Amino acid sequence: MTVGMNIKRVAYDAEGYPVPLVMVDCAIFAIKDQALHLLLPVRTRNLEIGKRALVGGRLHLDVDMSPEEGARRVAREKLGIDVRYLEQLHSFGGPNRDEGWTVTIAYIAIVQLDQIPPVLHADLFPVDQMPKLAFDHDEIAAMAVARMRNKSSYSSLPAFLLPAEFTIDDLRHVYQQVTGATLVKTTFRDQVLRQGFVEKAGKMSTGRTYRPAELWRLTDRAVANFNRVVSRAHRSL
Amino acid sequence: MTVGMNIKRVAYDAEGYPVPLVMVDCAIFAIKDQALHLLLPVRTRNLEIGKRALVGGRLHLDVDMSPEEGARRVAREKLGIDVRYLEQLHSFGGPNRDEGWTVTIAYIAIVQLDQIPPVLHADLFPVDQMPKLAFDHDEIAAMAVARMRNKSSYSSLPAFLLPAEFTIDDLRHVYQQVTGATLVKTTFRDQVLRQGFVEKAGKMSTGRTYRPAELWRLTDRAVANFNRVVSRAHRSL
DNA sequence: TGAATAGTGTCTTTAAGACACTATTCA
DNA sequence: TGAATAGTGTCTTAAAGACACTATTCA
Repeated sequence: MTVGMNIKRVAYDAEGYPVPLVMVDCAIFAIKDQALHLLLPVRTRNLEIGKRALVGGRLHLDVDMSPEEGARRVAREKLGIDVRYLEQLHSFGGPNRDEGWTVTIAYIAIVQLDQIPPVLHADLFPVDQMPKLAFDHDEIAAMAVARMRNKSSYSSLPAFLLPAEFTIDDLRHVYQQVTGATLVKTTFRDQVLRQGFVEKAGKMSTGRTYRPAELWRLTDRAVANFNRVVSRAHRSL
Repeated sequence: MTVGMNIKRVAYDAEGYPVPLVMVDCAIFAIKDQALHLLLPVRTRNLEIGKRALVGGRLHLDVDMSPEEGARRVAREKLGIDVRYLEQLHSFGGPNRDEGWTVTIAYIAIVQLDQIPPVLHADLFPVDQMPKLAFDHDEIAAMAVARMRNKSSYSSLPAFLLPAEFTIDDLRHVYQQVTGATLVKTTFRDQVLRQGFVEKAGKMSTGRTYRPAELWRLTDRAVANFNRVVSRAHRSL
């Protein structure tokens, strides 16, 4: 509108009305050192260069057939990662975000540690020791962590942080790491088996000096929510 | 990109790259005749005139400081309604929506029946007897109904469908209407009082010939989720 | 065989559900 | 007082949690 303001880019429709720029941003989660981490690249282009931020980019109308595809493309092009789990988080928008009036469709993604290539300028940060992020990405990251924690208390979501085959106790530990709650061994096992989102992989864990555990994998319907809750969180760690 | 296609409106940024149009759409819920309804106006402008659709409109970058504000403005300007409860649902986008490559940020809104002015061209439809809607609004409406039902099973959301003061049994009936489940009287009462999202209004219900019930109202923290579930749904209606 | 964890069984406690009983209002 | 619904109490059932006991592997 007014000239000379700090608005970097503006866009207009065919009648000359201003329209917002549309971005997609991904909060990419992984488990490292037994703790939930977010993958945060350093910005190298446009605004706020040098700051950490969520991976993001403009929607490319010629190749993106949906915002989801845009989010996957951005993770692939900017970090070389094919995300394993992707879920829309929330859309944010306002006049002073990023490069003027922009809208961001934010996503939560989950990857395995070994899926992350040794990319320049991207590192994992524990979710409770995050640096100050660019733009309003602090707010987006906080909502992503909150969604991750909350949804983990009633869904199979944390299983996507593990390798394809895992033991029940691996799974319990991931739930504990993500939610911060202590989960009772027997109750957790009962719950998980009753919900039926895992099935036996038929193999046993290896490499230890004691009794190996059965390996399990996610069933097809694993993305679905639990009926209820995994196990009552009865004490915070 | 290519000319002559069925794209009605396109927008470009300062460098000439195409950007999507951004809309906000509201799925407005209300209780009428003991059943959950959606308020659906008939389209009178632009595309698909004559069809039912969710209330929606373009973001106005000059007056909307956020998508939420845009959603409230659209409901106010197009239907004369100040929505009581508003929650972001999901964002949809693609090349063949609406007027070309558009993004819609969809919202769920809740209003009281008596808040709805006798607007021309807008009617309430029971959520299980919806007409065919314009564009991809069927999909959006289906997701809105699903969210409403699901969230009602673990939150105080249905209380927003009631007047400010209500009886516990009013509340139980709304939960039943929205979720389709039968809820046990005693269990429901226990749950609601234990959760503490209602407080006594100090008054009694009136106008009946039998024992009046206590009136309750939502507490400040009523928007917050339940710990768990309101009452186990043990049988569908 | 001993170390170490996997997995199960039993008892206790808590919450859900069934159901009936008491309470309150007005005609 | 009787009709009609509000609200409570008691018993049963189901699930969570505590905790110990058995099972399995390898050095």
